[in-house]
Amino acid sequence: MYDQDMEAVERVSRLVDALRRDGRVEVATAAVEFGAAEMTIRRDLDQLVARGVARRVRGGAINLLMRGEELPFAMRELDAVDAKRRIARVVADLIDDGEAVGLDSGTTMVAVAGAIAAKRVTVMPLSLHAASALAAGTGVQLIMPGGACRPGELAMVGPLALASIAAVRFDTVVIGCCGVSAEGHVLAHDLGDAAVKQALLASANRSVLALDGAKFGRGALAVVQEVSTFDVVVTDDAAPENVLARLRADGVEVHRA
Amino acid sequence: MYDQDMEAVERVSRLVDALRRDGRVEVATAAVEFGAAEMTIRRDLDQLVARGVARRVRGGAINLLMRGEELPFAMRELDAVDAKRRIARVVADLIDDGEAVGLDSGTTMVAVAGAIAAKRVTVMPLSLHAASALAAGTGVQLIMPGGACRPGELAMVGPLALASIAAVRFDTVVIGCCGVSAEGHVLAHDLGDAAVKQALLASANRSVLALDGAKFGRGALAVVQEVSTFDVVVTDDAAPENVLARLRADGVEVHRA
DNA sequence: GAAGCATACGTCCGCTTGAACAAAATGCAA
DNA sequence: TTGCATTTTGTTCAAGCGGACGTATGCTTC
Repeated sequence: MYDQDMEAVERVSRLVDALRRDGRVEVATAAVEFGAAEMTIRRDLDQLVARGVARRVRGGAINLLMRGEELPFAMRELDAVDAKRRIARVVADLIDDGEAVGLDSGTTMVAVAGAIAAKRVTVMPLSLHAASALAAGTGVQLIMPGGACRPGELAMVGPLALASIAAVRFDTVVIGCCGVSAEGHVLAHDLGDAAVKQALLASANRSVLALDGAKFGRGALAVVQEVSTFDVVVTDDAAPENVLARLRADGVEVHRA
Repeated sequence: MYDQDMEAVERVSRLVDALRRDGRVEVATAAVEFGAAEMTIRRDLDQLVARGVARRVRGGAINLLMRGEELPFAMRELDAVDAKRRIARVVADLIDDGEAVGLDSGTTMVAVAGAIAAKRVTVMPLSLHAASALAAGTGVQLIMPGGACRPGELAMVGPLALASIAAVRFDTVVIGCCGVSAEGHVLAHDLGDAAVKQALLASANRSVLALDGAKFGRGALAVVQEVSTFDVVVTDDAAPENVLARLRADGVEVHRA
């Protein structure tokens, strides 16, 4: 029923943090710090290697992701789990029964999918992960867009995806992102992904941006749109107050979960 | 890692058989027959209720599915597991690296998806279940069709699905079915599903029909096509020999897994 | 040679099962 | 209808089992 132990998830998550912070971890150090056996740390590192996040070296492991590169989905999934769940809860409450919803890709959107699976709505999710979460709901009418599937992310991109989105109108679209620049640009790591987000926004009556507070000020490659053009922004306590104040001044409805 | 115990699966499967055969099961009888505690049978029946297969009554449970109605996906998945795996293996061996493959929906196709996930191919699966299995493969280029998603089955149907399929050409399509009539009609339970299968066949250079032998002679609502028009049929030892002989005479390549 | 690593095995923990018991539902009689 | 006997059900707890972790030992690499 379960993939992993709770503590195992916690250890792996902290190893990833250390890798991203210092570029490397040592087996002995981590073992002492986590209060676990060295053998256990080695087994954890094997997982990271299998997921392509780290390369094993004698005595530890080094980061394989270059600066700014996106973590694999399976890793981000373990990050800020609680914040995502709270944000998802708030987003779900914004959506009425009977609405047609467009749902972006990303781990936050999977959380949202889980939260709205209990409602009676029509949803087009942009990722297979979100689709799986929605499929559990009995009242959900699930519509899939076509498209090429980005590995790992399992997000639809490409012309087929854009055409599928253009063929429908959404009452609400919920968008996630990799970061929001200081200038207020909503950013994505992938150009194809950014195009899909823009298509979603173009087909939407109401647009919701959902992101945990740590993403404010974080950089990424592709510009999606100005954050101030969204109707609603849902974030958490980690978001900088001055940014939110400016958004409110621009007429954006801001929620903190 | 695992959803359930082996014996638990076996028990539930036998309960479903009994339900379909007699329309009802008794807790006490089943407990004696299976050599399990009554309490365990009750817990098993809870699962069937949760999946909508049975309704609980005092002392047992009664069948909720009308005659001929298709079992829910989650139940069929537990059926003929071994045969499906062997059939999937043979189908996978028919497919060369680099091919573009169209993959139908159904539990047998999920098995096929698992078998070809290790290859380097481009695949468009018609169900989310198969998509999940394929996503695990690193060498697979995954293309999703759009469409409405049949609940439980998670199979794409409708105009969007037909359009997505029409937009591509497959080297090989692998088709599953609910049954093959005595007259040689390939049958499906759902009209939308049958239309999708026909669209797949229309976009294919080579067509493969994969079905376990128990499906020969089994009825269903919708006609897809004559079985003799397929290029290849993959089945198992349970298939009646005379039917296969006639197929061979019609020029169909027949494999028994 | 020393440090790190992989394998083997013992231990611990959580899940499933079965048994015992209390609660609820049904049948029967008045 | 009420009261009682009986069957079924849900709950709780102990036993069994499998997976994860830690330790020990031999092997590899520097």
